[in-house]
Amino acid sequence: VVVTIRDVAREAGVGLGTASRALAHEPGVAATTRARVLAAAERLGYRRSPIAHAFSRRRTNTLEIIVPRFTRFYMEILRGVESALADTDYSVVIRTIERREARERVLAACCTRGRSDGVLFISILPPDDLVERLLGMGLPAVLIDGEHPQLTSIRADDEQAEMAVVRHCVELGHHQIALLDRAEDPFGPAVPSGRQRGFERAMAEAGLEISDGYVQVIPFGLEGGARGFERLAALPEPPTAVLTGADMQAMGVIEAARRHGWKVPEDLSVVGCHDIELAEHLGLTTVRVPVRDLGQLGAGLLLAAIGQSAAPPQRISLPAELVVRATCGPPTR
Amino acid sequence: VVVTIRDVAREAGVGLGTASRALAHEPGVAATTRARVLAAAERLGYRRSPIAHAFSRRRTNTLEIIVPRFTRFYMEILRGVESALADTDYSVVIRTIERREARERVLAACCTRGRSDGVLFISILPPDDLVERLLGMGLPAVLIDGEHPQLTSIRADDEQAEMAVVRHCVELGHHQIALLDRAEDPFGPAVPSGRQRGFERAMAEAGLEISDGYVQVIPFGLEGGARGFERLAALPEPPTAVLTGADMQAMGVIEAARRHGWKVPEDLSVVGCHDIELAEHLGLTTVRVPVRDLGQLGAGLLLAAIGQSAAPPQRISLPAELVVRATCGPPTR
DNA sequence: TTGTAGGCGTTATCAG
DNA sequence: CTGATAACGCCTACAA
Repeated sequence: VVVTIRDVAREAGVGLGTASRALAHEPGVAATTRARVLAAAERLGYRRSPIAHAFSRRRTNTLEIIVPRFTRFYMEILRGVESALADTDYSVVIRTIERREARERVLAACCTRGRSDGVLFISILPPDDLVERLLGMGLPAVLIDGEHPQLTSIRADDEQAEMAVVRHCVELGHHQIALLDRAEDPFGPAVPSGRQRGFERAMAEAGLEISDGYVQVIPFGLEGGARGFERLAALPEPPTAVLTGADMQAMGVIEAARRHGWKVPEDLSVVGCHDIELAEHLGLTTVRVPVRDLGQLGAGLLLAAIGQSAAPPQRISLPAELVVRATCGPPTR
Repeated sequence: VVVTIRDVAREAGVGLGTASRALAHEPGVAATTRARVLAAAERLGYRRSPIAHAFSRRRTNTLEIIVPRFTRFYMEILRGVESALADTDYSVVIRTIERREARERVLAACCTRGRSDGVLFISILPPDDLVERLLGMGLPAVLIDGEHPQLTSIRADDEQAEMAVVRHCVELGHHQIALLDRAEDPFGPAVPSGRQRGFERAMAEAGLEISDGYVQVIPFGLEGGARGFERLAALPEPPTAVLTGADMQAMGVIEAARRHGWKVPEDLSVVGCHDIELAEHLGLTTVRVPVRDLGQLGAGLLLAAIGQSAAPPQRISLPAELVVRATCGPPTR
């Protein structure tokens, strides 16, 4: 029922090897022979078996991509990945880690030899033993929106960007500035983000102190933002400006603020992060992160690493810039 | 360098077949023997090769999913798919069709035997010859948000939902109602959507006529909505209510309307579709589509179809309901 | 330039 | 219950 390369070879009246070479467009086959093989394949409706191919070549032509969950932010990264892969014959299998319990299992599963030719971790920090195993079996991996000493990582320069944001707020006259950050890796260890470092540095430079409860890590998304706002609003001295780790968080803050009768930006200045499509339409002051480039570059680096045996890990950081729109203004308190 | 099942067998002092059976947790292996094999595998750090496994079993444990592009809507479907797959060991390779030219190529590639065990088309209508090939080689496929006579398809009941929307608008007093629809399959043939049919039926029932230019197909997203609004606004008699094919389109319409100085809902009522997370926060009147269920059910059906040889195609339609919020009101013109 | 003989790691078959 | 042995479909040396 299935047409194999053997059938094609017989039909074309050539040997197995010749058929294989002809079909693979390899050099070293006479033009007429090749034409004969191709014609035979066409006639028989031959299609080579991808698994057999992968099995034999010991290469799957597949990239494994691990993201925390399907959100707008990761979609944009995936688009970048895809554009990098557009002219290759690589496929992507995408895994998400929706539940914390699944983290171990998913991560372990993806690092089996033969599953894929390379792994792309997005906003996921692989534990050290995993990295060890990856390195041990020579499976290339790159980190997007994360960092690991032994893996080439690529991320936005959150630290610089956040410093620019703080400076902007200070120039507007704010003294009470809070940061509602998102977790670097929602399912991993709580490491301080670049945003947090930038925030602290810039606040120190401005001679401002960070009040208790002004730095919090909240979940991605509208809901997280809303909860963050409520915690901030309940403080004895609520901030006059709030920086966030994602545009959707910022929007959640704004929504919740409005529900509580606060006006934005009069009563509260809000800054997002990433500059998703919606941000422009809603006039959100935010940080423009080249999200798509993150994905494209990351995939490109991974592809490159698959070629060589052992490239030294690189650390790439893409500039992010402040985009001033309408959700920030001078404080009125 | 790689530990094969052969090594395990030798280490455990058993035959190849026994080792295979023990590792696969198949019955018919003495408990002590199994323990010995498992221990040997553990000791050697054996991990079975997924490709070799797939090659031998002629089953990849992989589902191929084809979506037009990465957007919020498709992400939500993907989440549903994922939840259906959570307790299986199925992986998902996702393909998008960003460019129209790629359509043919991508679709052809996904329908090779051995690539996957089943295909899930989302908002993509496979051409007849493709369906023929799929059926011919016994590769199960199901359609989400689409319909094909020979494939089991699952979709929201857009027609009923849109009729409810029209009735709602009519009750509010609207006579000039327009529909900015989205394409069923952005890269495929232009078939009239269920929305369009429901729109026409309900308008006829209400004794209203549909003016020239009141039904348009516009791209997904904010930009499409904005352009749609502009075309509608340029009409000699612009509508007082606009129904759309997606929430993001509706938001695009609202943004553009505001830019032109129209107030929503006073000057223009707007209805979205899907009820994405944002819709609630922005007070958008919309149609709630069980998007996640679409994905979950679709994946479940596909999984079921993989078991049997040839199940008859089913046609499932999930109810969608009107959600009244703040972007619809009585007309003031 | 072409044909042939292994080998990739598993599972399946069929005697013992 | 166990152990050889034969596929699975393709690629790749190596020999002709």
